[in-house]
Amino acid sequence: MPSIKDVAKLAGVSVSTVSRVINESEDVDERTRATVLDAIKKLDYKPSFVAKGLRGKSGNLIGLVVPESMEHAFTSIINYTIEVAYKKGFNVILGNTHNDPDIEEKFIDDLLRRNVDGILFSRVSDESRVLHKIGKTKVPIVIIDRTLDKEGIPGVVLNNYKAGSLAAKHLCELGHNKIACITGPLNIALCRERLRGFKDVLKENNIEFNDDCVYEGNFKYISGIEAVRHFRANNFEFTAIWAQNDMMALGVLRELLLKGIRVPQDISVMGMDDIGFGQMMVPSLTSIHYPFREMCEKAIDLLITQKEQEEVENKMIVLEPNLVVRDSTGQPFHQ
Amino acid sequence: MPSIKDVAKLAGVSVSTVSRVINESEDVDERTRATVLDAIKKLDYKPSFVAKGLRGKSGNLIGLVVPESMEHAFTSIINYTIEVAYKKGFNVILGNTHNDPDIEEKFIDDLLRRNVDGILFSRVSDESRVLHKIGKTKVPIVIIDRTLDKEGIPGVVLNNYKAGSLAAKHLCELGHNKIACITGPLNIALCRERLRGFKDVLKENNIEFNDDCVYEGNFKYISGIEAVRHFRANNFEFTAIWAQNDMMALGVLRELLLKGIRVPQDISVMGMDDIGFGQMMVPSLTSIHYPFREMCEKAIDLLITQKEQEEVENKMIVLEPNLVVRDSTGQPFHQ
DNA sequence: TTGTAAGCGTTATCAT
DNA sequence: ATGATAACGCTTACAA
Repeated sequence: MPSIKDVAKLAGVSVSTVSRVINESEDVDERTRATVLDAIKKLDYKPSFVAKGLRGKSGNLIGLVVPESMEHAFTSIINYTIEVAYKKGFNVILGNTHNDPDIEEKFIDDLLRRNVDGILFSRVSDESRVLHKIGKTKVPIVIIDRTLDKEGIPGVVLNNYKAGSLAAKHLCELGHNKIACITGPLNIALCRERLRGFKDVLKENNIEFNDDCVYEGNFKYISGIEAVRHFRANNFEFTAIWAQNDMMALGVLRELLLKGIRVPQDISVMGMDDIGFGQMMVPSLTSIHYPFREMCEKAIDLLITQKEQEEVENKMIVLEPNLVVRDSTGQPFHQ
Repeated sequence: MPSIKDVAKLAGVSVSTVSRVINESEDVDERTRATVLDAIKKLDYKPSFVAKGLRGKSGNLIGLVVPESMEHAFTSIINYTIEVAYKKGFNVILGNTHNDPDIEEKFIDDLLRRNVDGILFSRVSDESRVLHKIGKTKVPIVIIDRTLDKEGIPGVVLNNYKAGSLAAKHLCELGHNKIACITGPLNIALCRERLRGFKDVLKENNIEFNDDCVYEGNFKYISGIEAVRHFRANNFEFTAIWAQNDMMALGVLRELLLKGIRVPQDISVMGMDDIGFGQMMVPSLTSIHYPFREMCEKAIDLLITQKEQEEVENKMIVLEPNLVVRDSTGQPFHQ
């Protein structure tokens, strides 16, 4: 790879002049600029991001930290992030913490050691202990998806309370009154929020909903299956069930179908996230749409803003979910 | 972030001594080493990857280039790559070329400008024109998944001919003789290979299989749906169908089920890749297992070997696929 | 308008 | 065993 020196030599100017041309400075003679550009083209010169990053300037690099990457929601976040980042001229270093706080900490260290321009951060759980570490540096951070209210850190999150409410509202409007729910891990704040929204609306509609109606899953497919078995083992009969993500809803769907239970005629099933696979099922899955793309766009914007304005007012952007009705929900049979 | 200078100052030694301690050089007094380690701990000092990278040494960074990232096969590759890379002490910059050769070229440039230790590369199609560019540098490259035989570049690929053969063999053994196939884009070599293997085995079994039995898809879900419609519009009746990836097979499955066609009683459906979702369908999807994790492990090993041994003999590792029988295939009804 | 030189955080060479 | 110093490729005062 040719360096700025090679260009300078070939163009017969100093390196600073080349630097000026690269950085589109005004103070450079048109003819020298032409000569330099010519040399750049001849050598196919591309400035080193490494040197740029070392000098203190931006290295056009951001880090994305996710707690797992096989879960489809995070797959979406990863994809949109690299797409949006690319358009804004940034490369992305991706790290999967596998829900392990130690890996999380080590990976954040890696990012800091790379002098990244910012970090998009989706924490493992409420117990994450890396924020203060980042706080001590100048590196901007934006929390995505998983947050804690009390921390004054910029972020982009979903209105999870609303998500729960929408789910409950939909099922109530269809006429269900025996309703089950599968949550994600309850040490993650957003799961508690979703459940709160869900409960509140059921209460408004005078529908009985106690702890027996709730199964705490882990956001994975298998949780959906286990939940159905759990409820059946406990003789809890329901006509509708909401899972706090689509993966678990898919598990529910399969388990019910294999048991010969019809969806939605016997039981209505709904999920949340609106991952692509939901539409591919038979029946297709009713869900709550999570605007992942918008989240990534806003998050990167927030990152750039922070970088530029030294100190940004602690902004928390809240996105709104919305209901997507498909084939897996319907009126209860006996009504 | 503290620098090596800060450590040197606090420990009362020179930067070179600190460097020696960091790099576990033998030639350093035990007491000074202790002092330095103490200072490092006090300051929570972590060496900058950027400076290391600049100096010419490895920056512990590799690039991963995929042609698309929503396709589940690449999701697997991404996940396994970052996982394996992490374990070996590397960070990964991820780029999605969106099947666009221009983006591909620009992204490779980005990686070279970052002085990466190596590039894992899955090309857009046979037309990719970036290999010579990388070839001119010292940066090791390993091709994954998509290759061209003629190029003497190290890589890890699947035995795609075998994959096609296995699929055909399975359907033949079940007794099918009216068989359809949905391929990926035929300007990608591996699709042609898969088709060749498929055809050869059918021929061995004296099963008629001409161009009317083939539909060229694009690896996406929608292709599966379109293929079914295409075959039905052309009055081509078949009792079994193989799609060259699971996503298209899922499309086939849904379209058939919605039309009231039973799987596998009326038509057997099989895919390839063995993505997780295949097991979640009702019926679960028979597929050809693609050892993605092994591919990523081998690829990273190959990258590291190249980096160390200056010039590696051009090695092409070929992985073997295997059949996974599930519920979506069975004997033809009229037999 | 252009060039010189210092500095970013390392490692490597050469002295001591 | 340790310390100065040059070098990696770039940006940026400061000088000319």
